[in-house]
Amino acid sequence: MGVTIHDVARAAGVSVASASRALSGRRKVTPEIAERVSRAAAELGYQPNAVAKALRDRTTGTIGMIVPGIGNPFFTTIVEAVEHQLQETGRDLLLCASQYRPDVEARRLETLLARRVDGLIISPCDIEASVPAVLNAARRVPLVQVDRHIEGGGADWVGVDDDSALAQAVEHVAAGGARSVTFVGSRLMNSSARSRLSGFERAAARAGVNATAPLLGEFTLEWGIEAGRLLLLDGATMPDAVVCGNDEIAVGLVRALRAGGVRVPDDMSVVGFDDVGHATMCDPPLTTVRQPVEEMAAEAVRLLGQVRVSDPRPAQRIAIAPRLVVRETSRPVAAGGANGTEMGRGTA
Amino acid sequence: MGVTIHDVARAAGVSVASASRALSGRRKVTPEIAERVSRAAAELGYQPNAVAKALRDRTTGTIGMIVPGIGNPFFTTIVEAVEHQLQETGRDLLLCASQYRPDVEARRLETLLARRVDGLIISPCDIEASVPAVLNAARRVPLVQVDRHIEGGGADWVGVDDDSALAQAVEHVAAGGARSVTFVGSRLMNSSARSRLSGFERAAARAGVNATAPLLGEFTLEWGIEAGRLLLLDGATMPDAVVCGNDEIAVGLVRALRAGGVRVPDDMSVVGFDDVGHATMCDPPLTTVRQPVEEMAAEAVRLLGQVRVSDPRPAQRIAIAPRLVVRETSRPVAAGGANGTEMGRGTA
DNA sequence: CAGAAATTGGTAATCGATTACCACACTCCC
DNA sequence: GGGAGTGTGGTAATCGATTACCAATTTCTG
Repeated sequence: MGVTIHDVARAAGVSVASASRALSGRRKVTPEIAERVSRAAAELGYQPNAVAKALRDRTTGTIGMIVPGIGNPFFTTIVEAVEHQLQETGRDLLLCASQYRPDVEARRLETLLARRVDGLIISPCDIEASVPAVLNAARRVPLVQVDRHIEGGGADWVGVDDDSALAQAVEHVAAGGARSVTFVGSRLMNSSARSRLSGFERAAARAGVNATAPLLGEFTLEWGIEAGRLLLLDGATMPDAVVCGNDEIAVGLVRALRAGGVRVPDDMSVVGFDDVGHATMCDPPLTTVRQPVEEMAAEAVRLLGQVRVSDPRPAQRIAIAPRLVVRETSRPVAAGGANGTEMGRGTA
Repeated sequence: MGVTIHDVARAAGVSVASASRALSGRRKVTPEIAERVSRAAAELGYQPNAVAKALRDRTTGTIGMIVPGIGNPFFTTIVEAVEHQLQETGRDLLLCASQYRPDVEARRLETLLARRVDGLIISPCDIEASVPAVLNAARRVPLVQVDRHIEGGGADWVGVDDDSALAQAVEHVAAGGARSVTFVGSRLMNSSARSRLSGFERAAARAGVNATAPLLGEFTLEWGIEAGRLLLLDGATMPDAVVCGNDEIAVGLVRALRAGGVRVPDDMSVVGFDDVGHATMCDPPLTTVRQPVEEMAAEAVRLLGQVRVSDPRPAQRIAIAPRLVVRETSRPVAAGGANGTEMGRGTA
């Protein structure tokens, strides 16, 4: 079916070596031969077989990527950004979803390694269960974690600076006058869930606000609605503000609160996390912390290029500071007075 | 770096042929040899090189997929569904985004062909400009179009039955009492935009409602907002209902209308299209036509398996009937009386 | 003009897994 | 016991592009 370089060489009346050299330009050939070869290649519609090239070069020009799920807009945004970065260097993306299951994740890692990808970008679904598969893969090929990571720091990581993120969110609602704040996030099975909660707790202490007991469930709209109902149940302990682990939770929470008669942001401020897609779709538009997705993707691809499996160096951890995007689900700073911020900072 | 089958054979004290046969089980070997080989493979951590296998077998076990953009939740939902289907048969997905540009699309097709994918699933970004690249690719490898397609029917296609979809949407709002209906969609550069508009016009005629001039822009939230403003501008000709080309447009439209004082659904019914993600996020939840995404993906993968490049057969076109999901942006049928529906049907 | 130096073309090995083909050993039956 | 038949192992070719190595030719220098 396919036209090979042998066909081109025969048509041009030269050897395969000359044909290869003429086409790749890696070594000089006489203009005469270059001309004949490129004409023959064009006429036959020759297209080099990337599989053969990969076998010979021991390089596929392909990067494998594994994310927990493509349904989650945050991950698709990262995938898109990574795809975009790889384009720049003419590489392709082999995409897999682990479906949030460590066993699926391990299997997908194996097939990507079998396909001899040149590198791996992964957001491990479980902070503990993903450890062996990820470390094993990292020993065989350059590997960078994005967003989520495994415990123990055995592999490079690029993500958002959760401490800075939560500090911005908490300081913002404190500046709007909030005295008590609740965190609504996910159960602590992945690194993001953990570091966002601890970032929240540190930020609350620093800002001098009262951090009420966190509500932990899933990173979903449904859990946001559920959490909203839980808050409504005992109105006595209702906080002045809620900071959420991601935007989907925040959107669900806002809807449940409004349905329950709580005015957002007048009665309660709500802050999300991610700022991909959902935030602007929401009504009112969501105040949220924007993940620096493009920067994370660029950094991950850059790191991949630096990793040398042969000489292990200390694992890098790159935390990029995010930016708070103030929209309409949080009380304006003016309302609570700039004084609140100063106080918050003062007690840190 | 890698352990080859030669290493395994040597360690087991047999020939590469025996090692290969023992591991693949394609031909009998004595239990003794089978045992020695599998033990050696396990000890060395042997993992077959998929690149070499692909070269020899002339089969990569990889399907290439090209969609206009991964940012659009509709496409990611399809990608996810296709990935899921391929899993079943142990194949992997090589994913590309054309960024809605025919030139990028053509380049990506070339690289996927060079990588010798076993098949292609594509949603061509432009009904005209995508034609040559798609037809050329279809000549070389099994190819199925999903959702969008090129004009002229030169390649298989799986998608939603836009006629049925628009009929359901129009009949629903007519049953709710609407007498005049407007279609807000995208400019006619892709097949979905075209067939949804024409489906709308046919359905309106059949239902006996007055189809006012359509508004055509982009498949985006922004265009939905813009279209809402346009409708508000001359309130005199305000329709009773609007049917949208996708959910993003619908969400934007609803927001603009409500901001302009129009009550949805009391003053105007709004129906979306797709029902992926956005619809339930919206407030109020969107009445919309649900794309049969899983079925489309399953059908596309099934078709891929049937295509034989060697003997061309007439291109298949599979249109799957969607289902209208009634939520809260459309007036309930009871309000307008079931009579409306009967009248609509009667005039068809 | 002889001989060294610089180009450039061709042959064949290489990457790793699979398998066609051959060879050998063993069983079975007349 | 010899010939047919069956089962199993090994050798080497194959997939297609690249390139190390060698050979041949041209160019340059004294």
